[in-house]
Amino acid sequence: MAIDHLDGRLIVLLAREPRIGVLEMSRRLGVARGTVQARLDRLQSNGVIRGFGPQVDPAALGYPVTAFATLQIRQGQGADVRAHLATVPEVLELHTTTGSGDMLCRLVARSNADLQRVIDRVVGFDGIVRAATAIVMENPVPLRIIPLVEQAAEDPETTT
Amino acid sequence: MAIDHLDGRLIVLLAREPRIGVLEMSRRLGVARGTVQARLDRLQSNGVIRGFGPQVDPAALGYPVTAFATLQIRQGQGADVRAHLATVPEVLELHTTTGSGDMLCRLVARSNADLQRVIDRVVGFDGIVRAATAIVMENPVPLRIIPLVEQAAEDPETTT
DNA sequence: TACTGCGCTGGGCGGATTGTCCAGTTCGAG
DNA sequence: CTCGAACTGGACAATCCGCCCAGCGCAGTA
Repeated sequence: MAIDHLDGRLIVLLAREPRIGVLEMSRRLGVARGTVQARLDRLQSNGVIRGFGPQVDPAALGYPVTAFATLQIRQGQGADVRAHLATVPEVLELHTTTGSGDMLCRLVARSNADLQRVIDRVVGFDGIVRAATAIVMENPVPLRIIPLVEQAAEDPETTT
Repeated sequence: MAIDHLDGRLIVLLAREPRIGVLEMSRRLGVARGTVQARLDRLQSNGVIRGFGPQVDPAALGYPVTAFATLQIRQGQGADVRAHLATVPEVLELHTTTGSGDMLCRLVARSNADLQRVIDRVVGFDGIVRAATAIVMENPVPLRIIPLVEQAAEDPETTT
């Protein structure tokens, strides 16, 4: 699953101009179209590229408030809590973690006031002992992957 | 920026089968192709759909370890810290937050041992007073948006 | 050294889709 | 009632896609 330099350039190019098409990519990268197609297929079957789903902005949907909640779970209730949180649309992602909490989840809400409703719904479940919420004020580095791809493309480090 | 039911179905459809194409979408949704194109254009210029960039899996790139770090920043050093963290490829996102810490960032690493290197690089900067790291063990709810889109499409709540 | 597998090149093919028009119709707002 | 916005159904040329092929260079191996 190592990524070579061409793979890296390909992913970066795709990230910058998603609508670009295989043919144009082959022109920009200076390789044959078949090569680009083969690389793309490989990257996708590798799982390096999971897909090209639309990136939806919650803020534009009317949910401009983002928060992270650290949850403490009652012993043995983990599975139930997971199932519960999966039913809440405002829970955008959920992780189980080491450290001070047991779970960390990303929430969105229509407003700070609405966040209260969301949190009530999240913690309104037996298995959750305590929740600590941090509201996001600014997002200096939005979710990104390009720098990592570039680094992975440089290093010959065999991986996985 | 309100989303109606057709918009919602369109986004959900796109999310499930990104390679589907406008024409096939119009067939599935039972509307004219022009309508789908117009809706898509509107959603994109609205900012609801930010784009269709490739979704890259850090694990497949050789970075299977994810962690969240809560950082405490020395007063007035915020901007410097932001700039510093932006230069670290393993920092996938960064937020400034309310609550116990000042910033929250998502990190990836090649291994638990490698995570030490990443954290050292992250906190090896004057402005950072303290860092608390939580390693992700499981990810029961991967980053998702569909449930929220469906809810936004149902509710007539005017937004933004 | 010769062999073999692999990836890339450059080309070609038909089918399908895209972007872009258009006129006609419906529907809600003023 | 009239207007504008949105949707429909259709059309067009241009482009691209998925797929196929033969040939070539390079690596590792026998």
